[in-house]
Amino acid sequence: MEEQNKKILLVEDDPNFGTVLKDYLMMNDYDVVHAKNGMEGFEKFKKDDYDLCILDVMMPYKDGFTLAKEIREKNTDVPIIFLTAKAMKEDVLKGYKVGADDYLNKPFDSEVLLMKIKAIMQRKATDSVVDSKQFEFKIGRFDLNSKLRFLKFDGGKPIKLSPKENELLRLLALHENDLMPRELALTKIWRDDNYFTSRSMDVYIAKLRKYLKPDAKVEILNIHGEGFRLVINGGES
Amino acid sequence: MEEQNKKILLVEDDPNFGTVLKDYLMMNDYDVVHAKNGMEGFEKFKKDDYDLCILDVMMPYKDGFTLAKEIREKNTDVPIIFLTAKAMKEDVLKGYKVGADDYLNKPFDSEVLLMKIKAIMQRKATDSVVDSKQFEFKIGRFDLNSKLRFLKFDGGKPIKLSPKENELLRLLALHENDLMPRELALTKIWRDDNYFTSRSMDVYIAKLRKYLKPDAKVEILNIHGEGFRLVINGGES
DNA sequence: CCTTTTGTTAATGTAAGGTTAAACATAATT
DNA sequence: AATTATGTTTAACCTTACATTAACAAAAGG
Repeated sequence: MEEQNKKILLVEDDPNFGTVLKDYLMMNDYDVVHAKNGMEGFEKFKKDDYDLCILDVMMPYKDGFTLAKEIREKNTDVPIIFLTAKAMKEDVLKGYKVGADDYLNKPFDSEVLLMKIKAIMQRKATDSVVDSKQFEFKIGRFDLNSKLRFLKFDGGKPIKLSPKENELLRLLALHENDLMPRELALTKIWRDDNYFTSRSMDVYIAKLRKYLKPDAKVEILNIHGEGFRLVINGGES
Repeated sequence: MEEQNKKILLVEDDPNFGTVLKDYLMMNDYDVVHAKNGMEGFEKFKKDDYDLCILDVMMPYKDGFTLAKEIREKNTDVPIIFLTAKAMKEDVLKGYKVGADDYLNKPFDSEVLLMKIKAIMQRKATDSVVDSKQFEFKIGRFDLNSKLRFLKFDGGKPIKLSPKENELLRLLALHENDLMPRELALTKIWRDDNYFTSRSMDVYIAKLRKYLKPDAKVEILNIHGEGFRLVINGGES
């Protein structure tokens, strides 16, 4: 069974450095798509599925952070590595807030980059249900389409969901009838687990409950101190 | 929901730096155990469960890499961050080979470290769910689901259990028909064995008895001075 | 008996969750 | 550029859930 090479999106405006890096990665059995700026990077990202993004921070038209944010809106899971010439602390922090997996200062050693890539890919490999690519769910009399972000009741007109509403409901659906730990949603969706994100999540739970009200059999239950449970009553025989 | 603080094992031989770092981490709501060298670090590691290890590379008696290898033998999952004074490439590679999650050069910015810790914990949050212990029990005509914390009688509507109720009943169920020593519950659940926790436990025993009343065959018996016994009468012919 | 241990109920204090609205931020439209 | 719409966070306030403690009653066991 010939297993597929991992796909990397490399966004780097310096043509020399970019090409060298691309070749080096390809020599190491990665499929690399090279975009020359943030704009192009985002276009390419939308067109395909990638296992990893390597983004230069300083680029014309669209810098790495802005690009990362756009990428995150479409995909909460792809690992992102930032490349940067200068080691400014603010940048590093900004990067982690956007959900960076790692941060490298140029010039860096290519072997080190390879190691980091390997380590990140390995971590991804062990991730469970949560990163599943399932985007459609039946929730009682509702249909959730998580890719298009809408919820339909009895096949009626779709209700549009905001990104946060959508991801939260999707996480709940992935754990249907089971515990969806608070911490999981906070780290996966809000990327931080503190008092405020926690309160924010409660607000979203309230919104979802309102959406789901039309089907009395569908409930979001709280398990005090643990998390929430999406239950469909009379669901299984 | 500020649940249990994350536990960090910090192994750092420089007493000043180590203490400062420990205090800083504790201020940020981590429980930190500080070991002064590799030997001590491994002892402490064996004695407890940690969510993260931060290891200095250069230490007397046992360096960070050797320690990391030993730790990996016992636990393939704990994230490890290395601290090192000099930025030698070989070291970095060696670290990644041992399964490092990250690598920081001293001096580093403490905020950056915090961000890295958060990022790593987030990644780990995903696969923590996998724990495969026993969480479901049949107790006479009751069903206990210890993960979702509820108790069902004859498949009726579930009664919600509080965390303490739940854990206590689970412990009893694990020792069904056998002695469940007082001391065991107190150390496992209350993490302290004194007059007050003991009284508290009695209160919970009373609550459980009330829950279990519907099935006359199920009883929690006291063994004076020893502990309790969950018995199912006529259970095994 | 009479001291120690256990049983039970109620009162208290704290933490977590629910709900709503206002504030803030950002994108979309004019 | 100004205005509207949309999405998210923060704040405030209220309710519920939990755990501990106190108080008193009842058994157990020397």
